[in-house]
Amino acid sequence: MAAQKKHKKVLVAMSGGVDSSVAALLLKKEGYDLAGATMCLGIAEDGAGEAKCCGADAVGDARRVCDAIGIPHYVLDFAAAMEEKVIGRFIAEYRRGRTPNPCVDCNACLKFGLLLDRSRAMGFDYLATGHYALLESDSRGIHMRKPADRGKDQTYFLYPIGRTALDAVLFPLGGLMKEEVRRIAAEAGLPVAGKAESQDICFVGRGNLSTFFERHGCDIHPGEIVNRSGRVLGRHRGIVYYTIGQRGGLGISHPTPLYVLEIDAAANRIVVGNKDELRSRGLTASALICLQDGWPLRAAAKIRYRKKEVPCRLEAKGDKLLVLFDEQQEAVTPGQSVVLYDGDTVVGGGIIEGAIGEH
RNA sequence: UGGGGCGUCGUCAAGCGGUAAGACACAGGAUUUUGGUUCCUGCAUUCGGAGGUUCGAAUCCUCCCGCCCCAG
Repeated sequence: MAAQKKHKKVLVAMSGGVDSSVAALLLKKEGYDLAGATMCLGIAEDGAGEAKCCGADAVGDARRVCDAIGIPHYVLDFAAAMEEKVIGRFIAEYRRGRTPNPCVDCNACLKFGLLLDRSRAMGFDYLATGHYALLESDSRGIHMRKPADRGKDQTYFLYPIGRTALDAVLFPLGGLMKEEVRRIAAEAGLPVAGKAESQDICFVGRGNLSTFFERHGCDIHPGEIVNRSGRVLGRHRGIVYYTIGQRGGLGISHPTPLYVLEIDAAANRIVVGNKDELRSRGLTASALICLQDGWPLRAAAKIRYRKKEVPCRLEAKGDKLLVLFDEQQEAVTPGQSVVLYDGDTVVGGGIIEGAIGEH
């Protein structure tokens, strides 16, 4: 086995964080012919941005780790793609009154899109990342499964890899717990062992969305906040600052807490109501990506990260998929992903277009 | 300027002589590769103002200020 691996060339996507660093370390120990690559996304910008996960800092840290492990390190300039595929879409979606998930787009277009293509072009057999997910194969092919550390499960963001790319991807951390990863990093004396978890949208940077939208020349207009009856309850700062199911930030005092029910981009209005009005029977999804032979009749649907999946029925409808929950769910949000599971296995996913059977 | 009612945290609102509930909002924190949800914590030494009665008042009395309603 080890002898086989020696011949395999693997490129590890390195963000400069603990996870991808340990992923590299483990692969190196296993004997792969390894190299590290960091995507330069051109978002260091001025001092205002201060990107955490993909800035100059990241490149430096990744390089230090590669040096420590003793593997080559490449820096690939994906700034243009980042701007077009991820940031551009992020802004466009928000202006439509939807809530995009840039991490999904980044995985689809950059990490497992461009970067994977590039790695193949450079002669690598595999692309590895520090994501927490498992890949297992049986007679029917390769399946993506939830990782050992359920608390760090990142399969929600990984479904867009697509079925055909699965055999070219490695997730060395899938069987480990986060604490083990940190311990491994510390024991190996990696320079990034104590680094904090990444969070926030990497390209928005520190601080607020407002400065991000300003920098990108978006004209944001304040407007009315109304209830289902059309009564004006308050004003919003601009549609882009809200998402469905959101409670805070409305500034409206009311006998009960109010949640965002709808975002009407055309009317520049936000509709709010009580929590129970947030429920839907199902949703329609597009931009479907199936990791199996086809959509099963039943599955478990996860409609937002960190929300537990719920039993549902599936109905294919042309290039769309109907997901019908056994029990009504709150805050179905257009633009977010719905990911479908069969037990621990990821069946596939898509982008939510709208809710079905709203109140 | 006849009569009646009301003024407690940003908003709504308990309290009715015993030493300021609660809700919403807001702020901070926890959690987290999407600024959603959820959870935790904080948030009126003070009750429109000034006097008075009382051991003690937001609660009783007086006057003033400000709103609202009904009359003429």
